[in-house]
Amino acid sequence: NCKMQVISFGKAGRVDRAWKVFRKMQQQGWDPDNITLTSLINAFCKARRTDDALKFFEEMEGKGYHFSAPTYNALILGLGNEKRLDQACSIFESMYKRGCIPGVDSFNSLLTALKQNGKATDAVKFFERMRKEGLSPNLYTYNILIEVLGKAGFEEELNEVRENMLRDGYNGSLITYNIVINGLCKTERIDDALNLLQEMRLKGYSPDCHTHSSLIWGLCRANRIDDACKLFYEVATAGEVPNVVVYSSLLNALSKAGKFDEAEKLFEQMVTKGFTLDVVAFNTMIGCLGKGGKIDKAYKLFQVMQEKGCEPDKVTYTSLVVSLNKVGRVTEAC
RNA sequence: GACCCUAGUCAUA
Repeated sequence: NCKMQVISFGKAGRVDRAWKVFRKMQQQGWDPDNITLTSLINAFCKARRTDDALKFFEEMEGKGYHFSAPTYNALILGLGNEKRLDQACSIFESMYKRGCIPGVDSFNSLLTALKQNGKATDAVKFFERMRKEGLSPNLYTYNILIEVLGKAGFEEELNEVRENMLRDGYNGSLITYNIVINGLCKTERIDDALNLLQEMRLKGYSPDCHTHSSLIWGLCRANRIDDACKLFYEVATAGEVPNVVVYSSLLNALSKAGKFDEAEKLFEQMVTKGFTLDVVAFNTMIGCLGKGGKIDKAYKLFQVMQEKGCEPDKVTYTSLVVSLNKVGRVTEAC
């Protein structure tokens, strides 16, 4: 029925469709429940349309609806994602006054917002505060903290958090490994990351696409392009199916290393295998072609992506303009 | 049936 449609359109990122269905349903005198409303609010937030979400939230609150934690969490995350940390904090603090006392999930949402804005110190403060409020951090909490502290290079705090985590009985998960591996890759410690890859295997975890794309990125950054290719083919032959992100990571690595022909071959392979290419995959290949001097081919791919229903974004245009300028075709760029 | 944790692309990256 209509409610299911709102939820599934929302989940699929088709916010406008969800919104239309919702309005129609409302006009027919339907009284939506919290779950439907939150699905919509969440869909707006995920589409980086948090202002629409807030407007809708306030409108519904004015009509007497009162919301529960998931609604606030969605808003906190949306605001954090749009770098509107102050507002994210305000919403969080307002929960107390609105009679919805933040639980672990809401603290986790706020910690995620802090993490996305690199606020490691504040994250630690809120972590302490949640304990003071009688809440027990869960694995999500620890994973978020590990990421933000790792990226900020807060080594002592990291160790403290790790101890807390173990004391609370959490040994980490595949996602924990992925977070740490990615952090090591991003901070130029690829060998430590590769050691962790071995360790996680020994512990019985199966590295997944997140693990592999992080490592390929790290190897590329360390100028170890051959190792990146090796890793890619190893996992492919080990029966693990690389997804479009893993392919794009290697594509990017090849492009950065100036291996343009191999990059084109890999891209062809992606097409042949029937992957649904997303905007990042197209952007990577367009950038690669431009870098390799094949401007016309890059432009052609720009047209192909649109034919395939993939909307170019800011990065697409910047790449094309930069490539055109490099060969002096400034007018075309305009 | 709604909410909380991880990966890839541009402007000498």
